[in-house]
Amino acid sequence: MYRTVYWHYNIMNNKENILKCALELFASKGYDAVGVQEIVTNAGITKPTMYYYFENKRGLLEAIMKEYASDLLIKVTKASAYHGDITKTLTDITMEYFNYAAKHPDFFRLQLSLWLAPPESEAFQVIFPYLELEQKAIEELFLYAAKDHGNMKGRHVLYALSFLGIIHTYIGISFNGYTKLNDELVYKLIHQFMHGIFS
Amino acid sequence: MYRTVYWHYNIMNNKENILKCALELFASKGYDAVGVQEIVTNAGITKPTMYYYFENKRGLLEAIMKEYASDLLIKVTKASAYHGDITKTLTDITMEYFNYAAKHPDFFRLQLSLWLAPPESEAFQVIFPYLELEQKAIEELFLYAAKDHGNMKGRHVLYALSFLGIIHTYIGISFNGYTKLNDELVYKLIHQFMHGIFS
DNA sequence: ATGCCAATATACCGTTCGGTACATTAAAAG
DNA sequence: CTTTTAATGTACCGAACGGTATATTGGCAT
Repeated sequence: MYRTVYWHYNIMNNKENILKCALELFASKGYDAVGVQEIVTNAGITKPTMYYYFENKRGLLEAIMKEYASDLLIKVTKASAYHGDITKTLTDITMEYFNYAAKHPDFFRLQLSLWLAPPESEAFQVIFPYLELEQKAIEELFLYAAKDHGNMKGRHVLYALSFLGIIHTYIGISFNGYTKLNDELVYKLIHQFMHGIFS
Repeated sequence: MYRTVYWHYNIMNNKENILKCALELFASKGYDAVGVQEIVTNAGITKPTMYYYFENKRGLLEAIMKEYASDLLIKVTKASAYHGDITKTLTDITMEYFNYAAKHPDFFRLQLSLWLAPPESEAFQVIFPYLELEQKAIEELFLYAAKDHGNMKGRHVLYALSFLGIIHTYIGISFNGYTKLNDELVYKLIHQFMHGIFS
C-alpha cells in the first residue's frame, strides 16, 4: 500500500537540511572547493544518509537547481510576457531577479559564481540548461518587442544576453556591498539599459 | 659570480611551460577542479620541479596573474586617461579589453570565471586585488568626466562597475560563440552603455 | 508479536589531493 | 678534474576525496 507519512518522527527533514547546508557551502566557497564530508558534517549526519537521498555530489547541485532555478525561471518567464510596454516588462523582470536574489541570496550567489564558469566544468554543465532557458525567455520578449521597435530587429539575442549580464552585474555589485537591491536600483538599471548613462 | 646563462641546454623553459599548462587547465576546467598532478603531467615534468619554481598551487595562480593581469592593468590604466572625450576613452578601454581577451583567451576565461566567484574562495582572493585596481582606474575616469558631465556626479562607482560588467558580459558572450570580438561589437557595446538600446 | 522496509550509522574502499625528503644529474667555476 | 649548485626525478607522506558494503534502528502493517 502507498504511504505518504513519515516513519520517523524527525525533528527536521534530513533531505531538505542536507540541501540547505550544501547550498550554503557551495555559495560561500564554490562548488569544487566543498567536499561531501564537509556538507554532511555541517548537516549533522553521515555520508550514507546523503547518498541515500542523492545519487552523488552532482545530484546535490541538480536538486538545488531544480528547487530554486526552476522556480526563478517560472517567475522570469511570466514577467517576460510582452504587452506593448517594453520598459515595464524589463522592469518587472528585473524586480523578479532582485527579489529572488534578496530572498535566496545563497542560491543566487551560486548561480552568479557559475554564470561565466568554464563550460567544461561539471557545475556549469548542471546549471547551463537553466541559464539557457532564462535567456530564451528574454530573447522571446525582445523578438516580440521588435515588432513595435524596428531598431531592435535582429538584435534580440545580444539584447537578451546583455540584459541578463547587466542584471547579474548589478546583483553581484550588491552582494559585494557597493549598493543595495531596491526599487531605486531597479530604476537605475532599466534607465541605463534603455537610455544609457547619458540621461 | 653572477650568471645569466642556462646550465642545461633545455629545449624549452620549464617554468614558463608549467605556467602555460596551468593556465590552460585552470581556464578550461576551473581552478579548484584542477590538481597539481594533472598540471605537471600535462607539462611533461614531475611535481618537485613545479614546487621548485612555485611555492604552491596558489603560487601558480599568483604567477599567472602577475604575468597577465598586471599587463592588462597597465594597458587599461593608460587607456583610462581622460582627455575630454568620454566616448573615445571608453572605446579605447573596451578595445584594450577585447584585444587582450582575443590575444590571451585562456587568461581571460580564467579571469571571467573568477570575476563573480565566492569571495571566500582562494582563487578569488588571488585575483581580487587586480580586479579592484582595474575598477579603480575606471572609477577615476568617471570621476574626472563628471566635471564635464554633471549628471555623472556621485555615480562613478556604479558606472565603473557596470561598465566593467558589460565588458565582461560581452567577452563572455563571444567566448560562448554568440558573437565575435571585433570593432563592430566595440561600437555596439559603447553605444549601449552611452545611449541604451533605444538608439 | 512479527516481518518489513525506509532511514541511518559504522567502517571501509581505492584514488587523488597538495606537498616533500632525498638522491641524482649535469654544467659551470675553480 | 674536482667542487659546487641549479635543476629534476623517485618515491613517498598524511589527509581528504567521492563513494559504498553492511549492519542496525525503529516505526508501520499485518
